[in-house]
Amino acid sequence: MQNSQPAEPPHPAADVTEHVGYRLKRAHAALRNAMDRALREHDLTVPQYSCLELLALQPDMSNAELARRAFVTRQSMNVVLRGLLDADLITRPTTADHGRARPARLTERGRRRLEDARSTVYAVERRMTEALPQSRLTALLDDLDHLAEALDG
Amino acid sequence: MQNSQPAEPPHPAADVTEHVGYRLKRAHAALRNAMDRALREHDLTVPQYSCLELLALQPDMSNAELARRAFVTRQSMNVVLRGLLDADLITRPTTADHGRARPARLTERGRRRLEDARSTVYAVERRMTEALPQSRLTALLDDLDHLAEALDG
DNA sequence: TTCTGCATGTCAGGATTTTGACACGTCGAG
DNA sequence: CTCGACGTGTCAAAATCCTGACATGCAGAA
Repeated sequence: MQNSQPAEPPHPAADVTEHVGYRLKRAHAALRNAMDRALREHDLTVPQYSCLELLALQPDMSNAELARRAFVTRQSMNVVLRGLLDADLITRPTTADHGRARPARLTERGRRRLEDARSTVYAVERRMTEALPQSRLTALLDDLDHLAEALDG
Repeated sequence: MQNSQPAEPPHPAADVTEHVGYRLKRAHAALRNAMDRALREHDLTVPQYSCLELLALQPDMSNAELARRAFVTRQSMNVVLRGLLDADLITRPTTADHGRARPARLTERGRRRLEDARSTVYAVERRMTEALPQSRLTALLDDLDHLAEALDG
């Protein structure tokens, strides 16, 4: 708006708040806060919930594998697993059968806890998705995926 | 892919990785990593760059105001400002004229540093936006905004 | 077989962020 | 005018996360 000589065509937006990064940050922060509040009553943190969700989807994943899929480091996921073990929500064998990786899986208690937490988390997600027409939602998922691939690759 | 009984209609996606939250997290993590790498050569962190960008857009903002717009706490923004002050990229009066808020503004050095950093950051953003058709980009910005509003409100 | 590369788990250290708390300055209702 | 609510800046402590580093176990090449 102020002083922008159009001598720089490579970028479309004149305002920072119009950038994809800013909007992405804003949406992510809002989601994080909402999920934190929703999960607090179930004594779960967001990384812990993500971990339970991943293990429900595919059991017997290693610490490193879980870390990659949750977009955190191995060290961070390690402390998450420690917390879940202390709360008796997952189990891990003390010895590795194959390599050095020890597979984790949900306990019955963990499965129940996940079920309880899902209801509130899904309510949050529904508040988001209801703000968009259904047709836009699938497009949004695709676009977000393309964005991430463009940066990771 | 594996075992998904469609016995749960309240939620559209059967797989966690299809949820909006997961995609949002993935895209945000990828962007964060890319920006970190890009800003490292300019001796700036992502919050520091965000702060410079915000001050360029509107000078004389207070610490609390900057924190809100950068989606962090006042305390976090306070240490960011401290770093920028030590690097002589911004200035702040030692006494507040009106309330207790002390306005921050860019120094000439800060303006130059921002200019330099922008080129690399914009390159990152261009890598993202080029992965999408132009028509989708504006829709994506709108959708992200609606998502955040739905959660904040 | 031996050894090099690679992935995993884990420890220690530091950097960053948040939570909780308190003091200060302004504004408006009573 | 007085006082209470509100916003702001700042301190201390805790939690969280990452960087760097090292040891272990497996697979493939020499």
